[in-house]
Amino acid sequence: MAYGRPVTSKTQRSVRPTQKDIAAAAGVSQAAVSMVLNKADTPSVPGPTRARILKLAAELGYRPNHPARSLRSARTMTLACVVPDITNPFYPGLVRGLQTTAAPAGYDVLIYDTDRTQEGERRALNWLRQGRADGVVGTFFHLQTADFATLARERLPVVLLGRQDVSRRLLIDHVFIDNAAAAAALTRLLIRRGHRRIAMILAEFGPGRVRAAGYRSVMREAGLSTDFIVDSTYSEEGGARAMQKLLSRKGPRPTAVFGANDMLAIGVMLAAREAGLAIPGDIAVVGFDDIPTAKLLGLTTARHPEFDLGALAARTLIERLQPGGMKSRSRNLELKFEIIERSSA
Amino acid sequence: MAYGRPVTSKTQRSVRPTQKDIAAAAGVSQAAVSMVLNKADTPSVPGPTRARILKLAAELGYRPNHPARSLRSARTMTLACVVPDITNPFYPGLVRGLQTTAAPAGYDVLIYDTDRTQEGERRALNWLRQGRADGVVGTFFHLQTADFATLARERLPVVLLGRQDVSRRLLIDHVFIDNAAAAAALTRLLIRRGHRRIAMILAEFGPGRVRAAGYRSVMREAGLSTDFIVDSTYSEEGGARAMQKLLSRKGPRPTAVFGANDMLAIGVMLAAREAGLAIPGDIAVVGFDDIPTAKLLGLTTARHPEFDLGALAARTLIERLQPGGMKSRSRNLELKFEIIERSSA
DNA sequence: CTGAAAGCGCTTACAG
DNA sequence: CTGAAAGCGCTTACAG
Repeated sequence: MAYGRPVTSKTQRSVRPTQKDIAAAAGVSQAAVSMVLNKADTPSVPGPTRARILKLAAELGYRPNHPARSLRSARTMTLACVVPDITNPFYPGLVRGLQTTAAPAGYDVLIYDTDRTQEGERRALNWLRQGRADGVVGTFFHLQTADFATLARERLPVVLLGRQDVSRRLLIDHVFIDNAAAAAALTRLLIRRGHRRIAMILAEFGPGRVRAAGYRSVMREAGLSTDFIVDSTYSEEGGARAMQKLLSRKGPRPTAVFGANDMLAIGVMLAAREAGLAIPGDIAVVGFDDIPTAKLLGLTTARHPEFDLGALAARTLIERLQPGGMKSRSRNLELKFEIIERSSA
Repeated sequence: MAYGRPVTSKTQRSVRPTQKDIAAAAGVSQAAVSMVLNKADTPSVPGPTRARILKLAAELGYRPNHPARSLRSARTMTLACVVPDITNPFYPGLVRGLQTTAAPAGYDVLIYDTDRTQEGERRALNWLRQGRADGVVGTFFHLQTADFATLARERLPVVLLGRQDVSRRLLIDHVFIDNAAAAAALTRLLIRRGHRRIAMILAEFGPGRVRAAGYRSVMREAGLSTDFIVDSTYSEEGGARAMQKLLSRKGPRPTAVFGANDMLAIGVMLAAREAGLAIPGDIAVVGFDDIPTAKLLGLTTARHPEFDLGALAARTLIERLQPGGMKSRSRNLELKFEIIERSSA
């Protein structure tokens, strides 16, 4: 079964069959093989020849070489998804939404994890400029919309998650929920339940900032003073640490804690439980996102529709990748959140 | 700042600078640019020229085109990770382990989700043959080691997770824990606690099979009869459904349930709770994997070291990708599990 | 209509 | 040593 491809002496070349192999076996040009394999209809290739090519391709187990195809066509048929931390269940859900929409359109999804660091986000940016993906949807804690100017100038469709872009100067779409409004609603819920000393746990960067704004405005409106514990990371451990710190403070203990995301809030619940506090009796807890674990633990939270967010982002990218898709102006697409009341508050 | 690249008329070419652009600006050949950009030392290029090239590359914001580089060098610097379901927290943990080891070696990790279906796994196989990755680590529920013969023949390093390969006929490495022994240990723990009617919930395919074997052997040894509920999927919903089915059966109810993984066991816990049963008072529950949620819910389970599994798989692949790395025989690498006793049993 | 040539952006083997 | 040519595997614009 040697189809004339010379065994290259030094370099260990792939043993995969190429169009050239099929062409040699079928006695046609390599270009003809490409045509037959890619087009549903090939008037230039006689029926029997077409059949022979397809048969040989199947027999040899031909698979197109992806890098070659990408180089030539300048399309990778891949969408990149940049996430801060894939072990936060919110992001696998987002990825699912992306994939579910991307797959039928022929796009694969590639995940890039920034580890929540600025350094990681900068690396992602450079990585995206290597032509590995046709578009990107990402959540960035440190980079601003303006940091994507180069990508936008290079005509790479970008969808940023989690925030609105008022300036709309760059051709970058945004998909988000109203984080401030959701945080305000959660804060109001706590106040309605009679809480007056409500602390908020968040990290310096990331989605906590805008959620903190919602909390702050409602607290002020109600004449209550805000209480931020900021030096945390968006993880269970971070939430538990912040809670321990809060509990060891002098003065009256807060009666409610707002975790800027569910991971933090779950850490808070664990630390509270370990300190022998009843939830919500001794201390109420609310979170943000509604990851699967929130339901299991009875955590009151705001439903952040990760699957729909992913699906909408994918649809947006795929539209941008259609001919002329980059001509319309940048879009701000808002999805609805929902307050989920459970037993923790 | 036009560096002589002709504006291609029809095709919308990328606006990213190429080595050709740098070469034109620096007055050297494109090959010289490649040398300077890739080698730490270039005796063939005079120092000042080298400096000029590097400066121009930085100024123009040059980033190598990944498809072009992959095509030419036949290396993608990417490892693929094939998972059944990224929303099962076990897999993000695995991915983290992979990335943590792969990144310092210069490899990216690409995730492919098979959705637990045979069809999805077959697609993954074809996808892997497109030269997108230099190696793959995967968990497959339907495909057998023999199904990877083509990949192995094409010299793509493969690490399969979750099972041993006794035949070792193909050059495919395996990384796993002793699933049967861990399941046996969990079953023994339940028997030691006085349980006699122990049911096991699992799905037809996937890791449940070999875990069921461990459960079966211990039950037989103890003179107890096995009780399998098999028509499930490895998800919370699947576990809850199976539990509802079990509870609606006639005859004496089991006093303990063994979920073939934590997702199933958590579903069982939820359904039990909803049916008003106390855990472990009315019914004991054990799982398998020790995902983060298991700790939160107090689920007794077997620790499946997903991070270490990923790290070891990555190390194995990277070794295989070294010169001569494909010469040694296939390996069976076993990691240790651990029984984690919590409140659910 | 039909087919073979050009060329995507790189790396590397190989002439001067 | 020094530099320009060949060529990776494809797609597509463009001659006959």
